[in-house]
Amino acid sequence: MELSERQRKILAAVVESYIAVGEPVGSKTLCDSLDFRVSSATVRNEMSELSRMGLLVQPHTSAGRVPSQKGYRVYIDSLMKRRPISRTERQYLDSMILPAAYDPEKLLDGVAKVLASMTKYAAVSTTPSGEGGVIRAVQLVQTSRRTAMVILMTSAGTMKSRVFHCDFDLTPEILRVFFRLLNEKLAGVPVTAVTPAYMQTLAASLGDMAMMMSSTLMAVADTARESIHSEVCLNGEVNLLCYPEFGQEEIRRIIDFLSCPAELVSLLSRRGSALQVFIGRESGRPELVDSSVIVSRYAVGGKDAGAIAVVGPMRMDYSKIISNMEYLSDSVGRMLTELMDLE
Amino acid sequence: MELSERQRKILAAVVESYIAVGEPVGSKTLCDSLDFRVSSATVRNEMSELSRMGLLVQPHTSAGRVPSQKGYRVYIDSLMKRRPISRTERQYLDSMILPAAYDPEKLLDGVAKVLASMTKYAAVSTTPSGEGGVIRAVQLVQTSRRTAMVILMTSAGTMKSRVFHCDFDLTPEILRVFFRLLNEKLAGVPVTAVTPAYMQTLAASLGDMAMMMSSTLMAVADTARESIHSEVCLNGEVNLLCYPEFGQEEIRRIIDFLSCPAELVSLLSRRGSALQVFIGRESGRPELVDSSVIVSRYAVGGKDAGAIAVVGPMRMDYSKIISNMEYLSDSVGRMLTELMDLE
DNA sequence: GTTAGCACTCGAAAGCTAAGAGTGCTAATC
DNA sequence: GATTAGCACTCTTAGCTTTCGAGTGCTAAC
Repeated sequence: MELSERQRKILAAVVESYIAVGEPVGSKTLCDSLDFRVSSATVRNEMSELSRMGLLVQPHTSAGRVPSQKGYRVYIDSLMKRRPISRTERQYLDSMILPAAYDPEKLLDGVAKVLASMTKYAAVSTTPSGEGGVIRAVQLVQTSRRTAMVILMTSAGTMKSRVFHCDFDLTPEILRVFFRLLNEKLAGVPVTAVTPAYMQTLAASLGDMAMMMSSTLMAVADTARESIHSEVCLNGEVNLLCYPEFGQEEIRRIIDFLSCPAELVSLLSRRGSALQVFIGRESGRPELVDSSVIVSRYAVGGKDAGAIAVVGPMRMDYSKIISNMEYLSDSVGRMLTELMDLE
Repeated sequence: MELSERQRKILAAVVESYIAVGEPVGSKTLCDSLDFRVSSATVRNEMSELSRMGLLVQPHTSAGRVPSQKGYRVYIDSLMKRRPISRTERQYLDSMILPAAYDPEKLLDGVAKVLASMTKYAAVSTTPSGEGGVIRAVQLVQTSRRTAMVILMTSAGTMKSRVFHCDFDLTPEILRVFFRLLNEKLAGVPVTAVTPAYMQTLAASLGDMAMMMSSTLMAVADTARESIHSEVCLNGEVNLLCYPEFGQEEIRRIIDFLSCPAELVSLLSRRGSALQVFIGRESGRPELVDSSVIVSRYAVGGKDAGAIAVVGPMRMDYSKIISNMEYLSDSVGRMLTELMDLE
């Protein structure tokens, strides 16, 4: 499948016009937006050739052309001009996420928000997963007479906390002992290893402390489990209502899919380059046949940790969104690395 | 405006039929669902009387009747049978919120989720506001070489944390000093008093420590500010798509309103009984003219602290939803009271 | 006071027409 | 041989008319 220079220009023009206007583009209108002069008949011939190659499709016989999934793919891979992010865009993004830079979950939630408001699509982000990390430290703080908070930090840059109850009054002394024991036994252990079973054996090695510490140990096991799972922040689902190409029913299906963290995370975790675009069926999800997904992964402390993504109709402003998302995922990674003192 | 017994029964039947089916109800169909035998003509006469009183309206001349806002109001205030929550419902609700009972924000987020999934409407909840409370304690924990977490607990049952950076290495000794100073100066102070200005004067009183503690003090001020504001959890917006009485545009407007925490909180905070129903214009919000809002407030440690609410079309299954919401808000209040050791 | 009967109203659905945008093909042109 | 003007053809969309039926309000009889 070889494309002549003219065909490339025409394909690019069709895609760009369709992205901008959202309506099938005909030979006549297209003529005007080309930077060389040919008649509409010539354009028509080329367009029907592009149709034969499967890059354009007609919604019906007497309508203009619309890019096919394959057409978008060619456009993104070799036709699209990558437009670097502008100064104003950068400032806007910074101003929106900086205020939340003190907490991983808040930060990623803020990122999903700003991504949704900027793109007018549905946006998703995942908090860093501690999966590959080891426990850096466990902290214990008293929060009331009989409650305390356990905070678990991993080398992957996650930090999870949880409040738990004891059935006896806590004192600084007791907590100090707990603290020492926990860190002795757990520092350096991979988070994934800290299963309830592991805690059982650990408890066994504690002798008479085991009883007293049982609620503490359970809380630690909970935070460890939570450190592995990344949280999913979803935002701007409503934006999808703006696109007439989606029917009400279809929107429901898309949002239902997005609301299911397990499925979503598996889509966002597909190995590939840091930034990936799934057009229509490429995602392999029946709910997304008419949508595109742009995923950009971020790293914390040099290690891949999570992702941000947008989901919208196939006719997205890929060029703008890709550059913005690259900037965002980069910022997030840097902020979290700094926040966790991992640089 | 006096209603005869028969009129009361007819009004109730219209409301219930419309709630169940969603279509204007005519005299003939209504006849069948009444527990006494009269002809459709009689029903018609009564219905036109109810229309004259403003309790029913006709979408157009040749259609059945639909309850007006006033009609719903009469129904809820004096016609509706209050159905107590069933055992299965209670079990379902419990099973959904118990797993998140260890953290106020997670809990209320979970409540909004379960409320949305149970009712099939949009659901909202607010985390407890610390507004009327005083600082119970401030905790400090080291999270890495140069970062620490401050945790602020109030008597209103809120707990907020924040990580902050120092530009020197932290040690247990330093933190101990900070801790002592903070609790000496801040314990018992109303959260609302802890403004940046207050922190300024506090810093002044610290002498040479002021410089070292500046980032700590800022973090404390941040957590105090956050303790006052209650967080809003929104869930199930998409459910509104299921109701044909809402147009796409209207749904957008409703969701936009719900996404604006300030406006929403002011609606949820209207003083009144613990459970309130706003039908249509009663909310005073132009976005909600065709919707009803049910708000149920919960208390922590005996003090009003936050609210849960659902937003849906006027034709809600009020009876079921009200009993479920009363149970939920009660559970939430108890759980938080226990979690915060405030009983 | 209640009911049967009936003319009337009005919206929703179905069918029809005209307009218009866009195509593909053919034949003339460069 | 590529390009273009011209034209017949296709197919959707919008607007209009017609039909159908559910439901009403009124009247007169019970």
